[in-house]
Amino acid sequence: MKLEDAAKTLAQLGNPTRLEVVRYLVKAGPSGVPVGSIQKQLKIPASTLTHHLKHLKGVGLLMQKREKTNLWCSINFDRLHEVSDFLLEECCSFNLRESDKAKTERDAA
Amino acid sequence: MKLEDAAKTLAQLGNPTRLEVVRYLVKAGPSGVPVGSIQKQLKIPASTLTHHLKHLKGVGLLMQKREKTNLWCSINFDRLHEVSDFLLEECCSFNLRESDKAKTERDAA
DNA sequence: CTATTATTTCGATTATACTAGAAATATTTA
DNA sequence: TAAATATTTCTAGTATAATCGAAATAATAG
Repeated sequence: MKLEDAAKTLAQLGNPTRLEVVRYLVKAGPSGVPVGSIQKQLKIPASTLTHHLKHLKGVGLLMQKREKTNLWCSINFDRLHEVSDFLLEECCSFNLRESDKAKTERDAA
Repeated sequence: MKLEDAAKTLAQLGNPTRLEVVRYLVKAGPSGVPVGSIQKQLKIPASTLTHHLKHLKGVGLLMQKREKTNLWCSINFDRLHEVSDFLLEECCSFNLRESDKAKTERDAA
């Protein structure tokens, strides 16, 4: 993942409203949730939600598919992993937490 | 990690200049690098760099300690892990990538 | 075709962030 | 103390983003 893309994606995740939506969709799983359900559950005005969904889609974090009148939204988990991985790229032993160091030793054994 | 804090931290990581700094510091490891070295290596104007470092420090991603005239900067790796973890919180099997599913099966065995 | 439900577009307000030059401050060395 | 190096503060222009109500558009059901 290129730095520019990672930055753009992280910036989108950096808005509390959007992060809430993302968290909600992560919990919802791959089947996703209709726009309207997000709106009601998280109590986000419809126009505001559409605005944010467009942003999330723009960086590839959100997938949508229409079914009847509902637009189902789901997280692109691979994309989420990519950006999470970017943060810890170039990982060497020095940037492991204590808990992970223990794990690394187990793995090595 | 609370959503609000995660969002603030992600927002800081979402600026390309700051993300470049973070990446540079991750590579540098726990000993860190003086402000001036970052400035020269990444060719960021001093005042701009100070501005961004303040932001990174503000969300706990950056640690600094003075030594003679140099201010050494290093990444708070734990903090970085925290925010990276937040993104994949509430993880269930459905949000694993194929590569990780294989690993999970190994771990279970 | 009409009504109903779902979602988006428009438009306007308000706030916040990025950038960097110039000047100021701090710290060390001669 | 003076000079050199390192970093920060000040200031200001410019740009981008968040928010949401009202109206518009889509899609289906009756």
